[in-house]
Amino acid sequence: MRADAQRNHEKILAAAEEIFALDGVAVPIDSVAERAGVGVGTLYRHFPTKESLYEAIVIARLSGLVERADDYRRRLDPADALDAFLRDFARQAAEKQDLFEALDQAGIDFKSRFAGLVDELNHHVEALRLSAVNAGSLRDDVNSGDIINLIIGTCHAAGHSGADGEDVQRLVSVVIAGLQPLARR
Amino acid sequence: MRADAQRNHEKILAAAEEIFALDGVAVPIDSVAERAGVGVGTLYRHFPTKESLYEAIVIARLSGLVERADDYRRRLDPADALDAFLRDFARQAAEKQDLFEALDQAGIDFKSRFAGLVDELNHHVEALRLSAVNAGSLRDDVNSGDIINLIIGTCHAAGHSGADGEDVQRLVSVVIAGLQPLARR
Amino acid sequence: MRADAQRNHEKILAAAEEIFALDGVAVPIDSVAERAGVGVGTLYRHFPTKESLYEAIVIARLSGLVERADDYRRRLDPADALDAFLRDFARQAAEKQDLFEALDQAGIDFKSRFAGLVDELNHHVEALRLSAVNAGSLRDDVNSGDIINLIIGTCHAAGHSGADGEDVQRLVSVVIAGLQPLARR
Amino acid sequence: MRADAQRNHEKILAAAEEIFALDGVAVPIDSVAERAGVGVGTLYRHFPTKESLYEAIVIARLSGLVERADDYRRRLDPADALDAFLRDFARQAAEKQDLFEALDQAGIDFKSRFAGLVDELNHHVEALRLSAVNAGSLRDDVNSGDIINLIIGTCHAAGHSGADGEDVQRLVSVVIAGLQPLARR
DNA sequence: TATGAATGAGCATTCATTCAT
DNA sequence: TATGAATGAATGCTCATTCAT
Repeated sequence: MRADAQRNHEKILAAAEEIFALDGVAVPIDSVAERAGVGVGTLYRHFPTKESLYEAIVIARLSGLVERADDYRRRLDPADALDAFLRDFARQAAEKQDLFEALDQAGIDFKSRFAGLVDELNHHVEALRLSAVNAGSLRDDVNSGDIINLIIGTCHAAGHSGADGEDVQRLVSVVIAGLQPLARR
Repeated sequence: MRADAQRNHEKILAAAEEIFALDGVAVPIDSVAERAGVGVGTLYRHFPTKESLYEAIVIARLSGLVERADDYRRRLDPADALDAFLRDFARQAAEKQDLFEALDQAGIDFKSRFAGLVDELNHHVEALRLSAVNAGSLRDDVNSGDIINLIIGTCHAAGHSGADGEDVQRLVSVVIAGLQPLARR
Repeated sequence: MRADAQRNHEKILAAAEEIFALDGVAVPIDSVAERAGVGVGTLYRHFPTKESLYEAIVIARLSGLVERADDYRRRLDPADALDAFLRDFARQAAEKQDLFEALDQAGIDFKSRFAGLVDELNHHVEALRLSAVNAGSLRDDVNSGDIINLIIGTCHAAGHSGADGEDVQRLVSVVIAGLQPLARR
Repeated sequence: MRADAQRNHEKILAAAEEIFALDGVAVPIDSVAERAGVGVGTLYRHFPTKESLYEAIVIARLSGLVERADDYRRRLDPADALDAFLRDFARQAAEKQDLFEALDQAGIDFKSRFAGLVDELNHHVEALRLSAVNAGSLRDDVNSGDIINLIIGTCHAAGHSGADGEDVQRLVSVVIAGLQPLARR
């Protein structure tokens, strides 16, 4: 039965991602269960509160981003690494707006709940930022929080205004252009 | 008696703005009434549904922005007009995040509900954009929707991440820098 | 509308007393509302939690008992006062078993929640006890807690075993006989 | 394999007794299974409903009491037999309040469900009572139901008020004193 | 056969909206 | 007309019981 449980766990996560993205995190938990094709009880066996389901999704996303940030930093030169990461981040945000809806709604609690992961993300973005600044490909008057806010916000608004993937990449390009050092502008 | 009604109308709008900004649009309507110092019944006499109260606030905000866009376009030269408008828009967004939260939450419905106003806003931003492009102070590969999305999103993320007014102006500067024509970069 | 509200408040209390006594405190709150002829929302306006409804009933009962204890102590001689109080207490307990069910279920929390009232009751029973001991009509090796336990327990078991008012008085008589000083036995 | 089943049956009964006594009969059946170290499925194989588990415990207890009543009646003189039985009953009740909680909660159904056992218990207590009355060591105006109610109730209240074993014995002494024939008082 | 995952009816509570005063 | 009490559908969550492994 572990196979079944595993399958249900994934079905629930997938259903939650989809439905949160479609209808926002305010959807009844019953709808999530229904979409996943399981009973509410099953959902609650896997995720003891609505918040925990929600957290599980956010954590999976952030973890993915953290890994990618690290990966790009190792494999690419500083300017390209930051650029690739930002576009990646944006693509993910554009596809599934719920991560950022979650980031928003969690508000102040967010920082304490995901403190470790957020710190880690900041840390990796900071590493990317520093390399890029040192390589002269990034202005030195913005911090890693600024960079994250710019991308999150851009994608979030794009997601809600019905912009498609191409639109989002255009917006991200503007942000990236704005991040060039003054000398280059 | 009409004076009283007018006063109540304004008290309700003000209370709703404040409390939506503080606690989000999910606050019970009773809290709004209480903050306004009126009974729920009175609130419902002025705004027949929660959504309508919500709409009234958004409309007031958008109208204000539209007026300013027009004003700046008339009084300033193209580059300054767009710059001033964007900073203004950002300032307002930073101070009261609820407008954009509202914009988000209203989601797809938003466009149909506020179609006229949104069109008008787009129209004015488009006018600002065209003048600026013609004056060579704005890249020509972004449209008015892009500009609005960039500012809304940036401010929204800033608002939720606890950024202060200065942080927001820094973020907006990055966006504005990114909007410079390629020649200048 | 205060008249209506008052009426509803009383209807709810009465319904809760009846239904708790009939079916135990585990009955759904909806049943209480239905029995009272009001909506659940109304019930919750008057009593913000199930526990608070429950508390309101217990408090009303305990307050009545406290007043009576005081009254008897002032009006009757020591032996009669304790006797009258115990029979009174028993009568009330026999009629409405829910008070003691409540006393039971509240368990450890009970003492803290009703601390003031319980202390007051204990205080009054202690006063009755002391007068009676001094008058030589009560054995001196039981404390006020013992007396309360004896009466509560007796009535409680009687209530659950279907004993009628006469049966209960007979049981109370046994307890009262057992409380006589050794010299008299 | 039958040995295993037997062992599980007993582990479940023991766990249920303990946990019901500690936390009341409202504990989830999963907790009982967990405490017994078996899966819920296994528990349900042995006891098809929660009520049946509950019944099994009550039956075991009542059977034990019936046996003791009989034993005392044979071995001791009338006054001592009743006295010993009552103290025994009380001790058991004081140690494990759940029997009487069960007696309470089962309410009206109780009599029909355990009719045979209750009758048997009554019958044995009646035998003890008659011998004692005939021997002049028990007042003749109480019936066996009264006696049972007095002890059950006393212990029940004691259990819920945090009284210790010594307190209970003191309370039982009062009841026993109250059961003396009038001539002796 | 033992396990524990799955089920879903049921419960306490909230809140947008209506309506008696 | 303003008030706030009343309403009840809807929500998150629990737990007795069933069933696939």
